[in-house]
Amino acid sequence: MKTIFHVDMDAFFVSVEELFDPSLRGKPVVVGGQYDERGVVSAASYAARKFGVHSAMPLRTAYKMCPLAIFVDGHPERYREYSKRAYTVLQSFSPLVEMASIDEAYLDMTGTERLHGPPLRAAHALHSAMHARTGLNCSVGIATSRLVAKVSSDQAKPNGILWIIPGQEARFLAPLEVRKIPGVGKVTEKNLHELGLRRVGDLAALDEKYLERRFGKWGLALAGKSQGLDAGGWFDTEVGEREDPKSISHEHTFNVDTADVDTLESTLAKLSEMVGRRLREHGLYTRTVQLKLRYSDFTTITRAHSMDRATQIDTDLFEQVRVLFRGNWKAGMTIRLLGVQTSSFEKLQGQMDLLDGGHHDKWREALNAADRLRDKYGESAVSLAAGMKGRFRERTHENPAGLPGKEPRRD
DNA sequence: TCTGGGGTCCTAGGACCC
DNA sequence: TCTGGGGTCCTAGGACCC
Repeated sequence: MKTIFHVDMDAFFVSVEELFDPSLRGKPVVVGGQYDERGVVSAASYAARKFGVHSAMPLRTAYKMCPLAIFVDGHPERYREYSKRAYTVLQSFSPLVEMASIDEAYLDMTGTERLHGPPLRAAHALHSAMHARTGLNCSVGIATSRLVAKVSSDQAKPNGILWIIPGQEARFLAPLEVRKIPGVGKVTEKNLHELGLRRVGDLAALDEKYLERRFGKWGLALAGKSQGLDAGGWFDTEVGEREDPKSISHEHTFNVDTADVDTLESTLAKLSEMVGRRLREHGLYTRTVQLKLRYSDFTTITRAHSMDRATQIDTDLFEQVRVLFRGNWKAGMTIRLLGVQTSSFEKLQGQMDLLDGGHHDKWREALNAADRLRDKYGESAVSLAAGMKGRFRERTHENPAGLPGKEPRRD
């Protein structure tokens, strides 16, 4: 029998912003951007939630619902920093800690009784240590499975602790709406409602064969979840260190839709650079590059290409994604969003590199140097892709990577 | 309501191979 | 050449999560 903690930071982004600006405390605060910008709410303070504002809501809608709210731009570096601090606190309670996202974690607390006492006492100690060392509140769910621990931390919010005694899982879940089950979103909820299934208990009372016929593999997992089991998928794994990422991507939504080729291609260059940098940070090489393109009417396409050889070099990514872009953009149609995604990672680089005259090695050195400059002076310090200069050289003999640069400066 | 950005996992069809 | 079945890789799209 396991003891799993799910620790979820309360209104994380808002709470971090309050540490930097205590005058925000207790006020309706919306993090994610300005009231008249394109974008959605990343986090809303509890005061703002009273007006109906919630995360994922368009900023302009939030403004209509709560015009007096204070709109704050997000600060990802701050959140990463506080996420690390929280992680450090959690590590002092169990060696088996797994961050599930920037503001939530699972701990396997099985067998820690001698050290930390029974679950509720350990949770209280954790809660006060978290507040003392980060200034942030969290909620803790305790159960025998990840799934029930997660649902119970949600029920404990804000700033609470909830322990589901072993054996009581199904009883705890039964009265909750099906939407409370992680993995059940808008679409599944609607499908379940159409079958007259509104509460987890309705699901639990069904023959699992019925759900399997209806929803396939997912239906079977759903039957297990309704009983409080970590049935299938990611939930069904041991709590431990996170593995390497399976994809790395960046995307950008324009403030104003555009059909300007220079703007579009320099954006792709910039995105390729950002992705390349992350690949190098992780020591990963990618074989598959994907372009994402969203038109003004919100129709979205993705186009991917897999290469023979894995790479982590910006210009290789840009070259591939530009081919995809030129081959798939319906020229003249205004674009709302562009994205660059990489996947199919390899840890080590292919042998082929040794054979190509070392030009890749030189590039890697240059890129690492550029990364260090960015670390020191900020993201805008170096731009190999000549991002916003708006013009690109074609691939030639002298310029095999198709790099920009050596262009006369236009500014 | 006028819809971000970063991810994960699943499905389904076609290519290709044995 | 009138033809099965399985495995794996690739691509596109979609649901979902924070």
